[in-house]
Amino acid sequence: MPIPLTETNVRSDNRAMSSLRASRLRAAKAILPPSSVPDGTRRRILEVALQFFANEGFHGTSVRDLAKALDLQPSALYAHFPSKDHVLAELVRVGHEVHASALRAALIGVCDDPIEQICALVRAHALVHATYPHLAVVVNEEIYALTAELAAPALAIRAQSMALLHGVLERGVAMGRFSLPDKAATAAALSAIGVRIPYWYEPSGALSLDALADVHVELSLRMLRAYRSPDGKKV
Amino acid sequence: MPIPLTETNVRSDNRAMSSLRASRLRAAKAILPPSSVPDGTRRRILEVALQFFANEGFHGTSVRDLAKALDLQPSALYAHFPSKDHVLAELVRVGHEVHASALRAALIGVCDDPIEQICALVRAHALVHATYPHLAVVVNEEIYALTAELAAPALAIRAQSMALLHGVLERGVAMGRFSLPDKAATAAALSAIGVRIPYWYEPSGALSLDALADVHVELSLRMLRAYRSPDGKKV
DNA sequence: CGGGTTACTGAACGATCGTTCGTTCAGATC
DNA sequence: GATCTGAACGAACGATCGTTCAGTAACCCG
Repeated sequence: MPIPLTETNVRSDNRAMSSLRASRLRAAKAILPPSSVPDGTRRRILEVALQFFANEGFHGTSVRDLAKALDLQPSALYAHFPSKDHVLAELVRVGHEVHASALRAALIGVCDDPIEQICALVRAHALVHATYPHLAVVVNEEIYALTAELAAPALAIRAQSMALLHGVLERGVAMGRFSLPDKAATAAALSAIGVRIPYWYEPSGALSLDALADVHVELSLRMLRAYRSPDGKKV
Repeated sequence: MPIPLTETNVRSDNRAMSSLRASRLRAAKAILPPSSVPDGTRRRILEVALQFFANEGFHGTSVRDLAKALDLQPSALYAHFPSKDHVLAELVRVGHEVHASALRAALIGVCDDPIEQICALVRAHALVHATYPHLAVVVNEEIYALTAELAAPALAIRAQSMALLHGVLERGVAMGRFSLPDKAATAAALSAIGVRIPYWYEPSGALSLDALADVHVELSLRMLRAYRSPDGKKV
């Protein structure tokens, strides 16, 4: 039913027997944000798991897959994580943390105009999803493979970020700077356009990271009927 | 990193031991479009598989899970499908078919004004995702679990639907009816807001299906700077 | 009434799953 | 130099995976 109406990356290319599975992401190499996890074997495990979980899914990845890619025995992973579940939980937690930090950081250098605040949030939202597409996909798709206990830390962070967005929207509407057809659906729309970035955007393509963020800011302002010069019409 | 900035449905509720897995969808019951598959055991299998694949994922669902829910032996499924893969492939194909049919049907009763055409497409896109959320999720998330061969029929349909959207956008821009910051990103945005519907929308909530579609049409027109009355400003 | 097709059972197959265990070994500490 | 610690190995655990297969009951068509 869906057809996201975006390209899909099924490897129907020249490659071998062609009975390969599709790859979920356009970006090749999975990158974990530099300072989010200290160097060492634990970080290597998380990086490899990020690559696998993003492309094959949590249930589609075996501990032996990870071990082979790490050039380790499967049992060696258990010196660093108590279970496969905990590896995913840590990725999901780190992902939420990185995202929430980006949103908070974007707001601190900004005046208290709701329009400027929305621009900052949308820009950060887009940049994070475009810069760390694997992490974004794992956080958004694979969190459902976690038990409630293991997902809880991430969900707590998520609730805060949601509150941040809704607060700005609320205030913008109250001040008459925004005009939305429906609050919940519009908030979902602002979120959605960022969340889907990993599935189509290629940083090496025509659109630079900055330009992508600019486009998303523009589209968001249009959805809110918000105009940046405080007096009148037109961007 | 992501935080879709929408609610998540992790069952942290009262339930038992609480070490349950999260459920991906807000809607409880999985519905397969009535006329898309004839009645019989084959349809029952697809319906149960739709429920499981949407909530637990393809790799998170075993053939025994399906058999138990169907009150059958695992081996009985192989009288109807040659493999577990083929069950998913059929769901993905049907889903794409339903979506593409909805898009095509939406266009036939409409004049050749790009604005009216975009409204029809966006409305159909939203309605299909809101009406059949399980199918939408399986098509968009689990297609990556298929081999290139099995995904091919669905991908062919997807390419057509993409062409439909891009064609209307292209023509609208050429005629000066649309003004977009970036064609690829805007097309992706139009698609994204529909694709994310299953993750937050509840048909039983405040927003009716029709109202949801109206909101999406409005948001889309804003993103395109398209105004419905052919002469001037304002919706 | 008899022969064939279809849908299903129940048992079993080899493979792979996540995880545990006893052991080894390098490097830090005393 | 003795002791301890942490990381990693290699083998193995029971469980579960997708799938196969012989057998059976029910049905259709002649």
